[in-house]
Amino acid sequence: MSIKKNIANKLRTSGLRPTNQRILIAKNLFERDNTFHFTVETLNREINKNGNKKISLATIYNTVEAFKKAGHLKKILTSNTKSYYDTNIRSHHHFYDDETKELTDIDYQKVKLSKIPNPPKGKKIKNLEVVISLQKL
Amino acid sequence: MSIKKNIANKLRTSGLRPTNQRILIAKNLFERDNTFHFTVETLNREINKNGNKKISLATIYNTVEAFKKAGHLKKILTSNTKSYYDTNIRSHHHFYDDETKELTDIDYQKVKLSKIPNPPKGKKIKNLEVVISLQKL
DNA sequence: AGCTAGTTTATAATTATTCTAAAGTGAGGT
DNA sequence: ACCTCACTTTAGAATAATTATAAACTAGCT
Ligand SMILES: [Mn+2]
Ligand SMILES: [Mn+2]
Ligand SMILES: [Zn+2]
Ligand SMILES: [Zn+2]
Repeated sequence: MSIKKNIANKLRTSGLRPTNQRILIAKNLFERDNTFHFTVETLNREINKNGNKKISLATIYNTVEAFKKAGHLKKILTSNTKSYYDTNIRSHHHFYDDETKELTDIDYQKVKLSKIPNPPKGKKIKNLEVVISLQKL
Repeated sequence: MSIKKNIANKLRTSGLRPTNQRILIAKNLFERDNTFHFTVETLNREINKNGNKKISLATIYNTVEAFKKAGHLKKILTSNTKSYYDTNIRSHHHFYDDETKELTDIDYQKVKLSKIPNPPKGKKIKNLEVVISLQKL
């Protein structure tokens, strides 16, 4: 099965019509070797880089949100005022370099939590994230 | 020593002139029994609540930033696009309720990390935060 | 091919934050 | 107490990030 067909199916089974725009964005996001951490701004630059705009900014916003709702992207915690997303949707942890504003995944087995608190009553734990902020030595 | 004098000194020793505005904001932030988690919006509402505006929004922004730089406030990690601050400046962890957008402190001893990764070379760890997102049972 | 609900797009609107520059003020010197 | 001046406050403008609007487009069905 071709990559394009594959992506189209992934979209369809998520209730998303495989439009040209969504396929192009999905290719860019999900056909990578490594986890991709991005903002709408960086993704937009990436998608529309060879000078000529191909996909509108509004569609980038719409699509990222649609992919997130479908569970193909995760929103990441930062102390910034713009939203960061992650193609790695497993529960995992990050280094955050405040100078370069870059996020990097931490190998799952490199963090061990030996004790976590009980959630308040009426609530359950949806996700647990560790963010390690870095600074120059 | 009066509370006001006390606050004035705290500001002076941080290199901040104890202006009326800063003292009023500092009182509101630092004379609480419990940790206060807030955004500029909520703080502004709090400060200027009895109808008549007393302090301009720009000053709230300036002061929060000044207090953060002086180490009296901490910026908190969230997945929102507005900045959250914390009067608890010790390294500590949070529950985050995505429905109510509310943060609550987690008792320090309720989280135990038995293993944390080495920082990348040239960097050292500035801070480590655990955020536990909650959802309805 | 024709229909239609879902999608894209340019653009406007909204929200959060920062900037600007004029007016106001705390504090040290007289 | 009065002067002075650097620091601070303020209203409003500017910028940045995101969301809303509504007209044009299109995937997928008949
Ligand atoms: Mn954030
Ligand atoms: Mn913003
Ligand atoms: Zn990641
Ligand atoms: Zn806290």
